[in-house]
Amino acid sequence: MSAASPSAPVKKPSARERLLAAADELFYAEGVHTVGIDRIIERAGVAKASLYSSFGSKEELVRAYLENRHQIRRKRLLAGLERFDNPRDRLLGVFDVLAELTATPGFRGCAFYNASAESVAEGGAVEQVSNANRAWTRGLFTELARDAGVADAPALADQLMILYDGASVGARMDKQAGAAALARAVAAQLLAAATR
Amino acid sequence: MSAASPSAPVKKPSARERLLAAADELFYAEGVHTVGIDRIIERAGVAKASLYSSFGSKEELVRAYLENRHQIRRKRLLAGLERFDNPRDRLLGVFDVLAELTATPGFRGCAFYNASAESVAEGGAVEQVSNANRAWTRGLFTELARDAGVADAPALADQLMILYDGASVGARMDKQAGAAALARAVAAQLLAAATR
DNA sequence: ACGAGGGTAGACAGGTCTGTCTGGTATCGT
DNA sequence: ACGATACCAGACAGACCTGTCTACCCTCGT
Repeated sequence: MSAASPSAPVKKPSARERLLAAADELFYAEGVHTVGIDRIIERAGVAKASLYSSFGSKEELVRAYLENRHQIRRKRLLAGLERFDNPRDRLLGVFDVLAELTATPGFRGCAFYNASAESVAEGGAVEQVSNANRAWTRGLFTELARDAGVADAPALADQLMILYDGASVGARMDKQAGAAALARAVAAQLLAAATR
Repeated sequence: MSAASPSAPVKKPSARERLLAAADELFYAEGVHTVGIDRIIERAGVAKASLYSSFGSKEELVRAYLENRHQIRRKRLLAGLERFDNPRDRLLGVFDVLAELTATPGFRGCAFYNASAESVAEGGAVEQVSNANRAWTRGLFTELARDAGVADAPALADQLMILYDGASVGARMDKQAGAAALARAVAAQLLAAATR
């Protein structure tokens, strides 16, 4: 055991990490606007001054929250796709991962869209990170489509984006997690048509 | 000029109507949470007391705003569908109307989803009206699918809901109105498969 | 041993929010 | 003519918001 730290990871996370964890839970569960600074520092067990020395402003905390979400989503998606061994299943696997996600107890829709719906600022932090996140997803779909032998991969990716977004909205609004499975079925149909 | 005209509709709209119009513009454009009571009464040219005697609370004003949106959407959709003379075009026409809507300058996504993303309350006014709106849309799709000779109309309606939601989100987030046309094309494909 | 850096606790300022209340004005039916 | 009704203008209370600032504490590395 190398474990320079005395065996157990009792090492308390830094203020920044606790802040980010608290922001993640509260912002996602209740909305960026509704949750105030005070609630976050209380849950994180951190002084207000620490928040402002770490992040500078609430907007920057929101940006960090969304960037963190983006990274987590990226890893989760890529990890979830590894279990599939052929291009077709990998492409459709994106919807399998989404199905798992929408079935999670705390699921409340797409964090980026939610934050965007609350945000006023054009070109602000929320919009920037949201755009990056969407571009990444579209890129993933394009790549997977190409691997699956689709001729016009970007075109299929656009269609899949619609299905992905729609399933996410449906799962949130109708509180019925079947939307992702449904979207997967439609995606399979589109994929078959695009490789015919 | 004096125009004591009883016929001309120069009649100033009631405080309630002006309030509702102002709420509609501001709530939709900037979000339910962001826009305060003061902004609304200022735009409506109405006293604060009138707002509270008409609606009772902000939440009830929000409910009225969403109910109004629902009625307008209903009428617009039904009117837009009248120009088509066969069941298939009528079904796909829903996406044509959506395309027009997403191309409108002030388009900012689905008012119900946006309000829902901001709302904290479970079972509150927002959720109630949103559910009613979605149920109506799903019912419309089901009816149109049945008219078009689809065997399992509810199943197709669920798929179309995903496409509709996805196109709406896509148009908002990517600021590219092509999503609705894309969704229409996919819908046509699904319809063909469902009536084959 | 000691200073620096990171952290805590909480008061405070200045603003905005919802909702209430008072008091004055105009319009309308009878 | 007159009373009811609808409406306007704005002060006010009480809560909550972001962001700043002071003052203290603890823990390392050297």
